[in-house]
Amino acid sequence: MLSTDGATRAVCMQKPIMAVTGDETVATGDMPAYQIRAPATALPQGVVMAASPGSLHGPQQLAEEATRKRELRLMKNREAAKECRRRKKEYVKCLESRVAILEVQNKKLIEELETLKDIYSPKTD
DNA sequence: AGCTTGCAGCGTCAGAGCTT
DNA sequence: AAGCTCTGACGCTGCAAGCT
Repeated sequence: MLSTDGATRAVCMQKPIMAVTGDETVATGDMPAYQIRAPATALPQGVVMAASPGSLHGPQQLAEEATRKRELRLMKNREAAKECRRRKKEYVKCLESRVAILEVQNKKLIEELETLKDIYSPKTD
């Protein structure tokens, strides 16, 4: 008899999706299924925190500060995009293997149905 | 060899949603 | 409200395969 294969229970990060932010865990209903927020990442190496606003003086420093902020944002976004793509690939792989498993299961069920039909259908001779 | 096409990966921007 | 994170969309680049 067919049993529910353990592997078919594998889900690709389906709901409830939990977003982990720092040490808190929050339910998020409308997040893409593959998205599990990682804990806040440390600053990439080589990134120096900007000076506090109080230490800024002329327009030169303000411009430098703006540039620094932009570069930091771009760098963080670059990393975030990489991580996002990695997760998405993982999610798609997971879905693909689930499809493969379900196709096999479906085929077995169809075969079983045919067998049962043969057994229980009234004979006409 | 040179050209074309399809694919994968990357960086950036914009916008939505979440956090502080 | 401001700042942050995540992700879809877009354009660019490099590579491999197929074609002429």
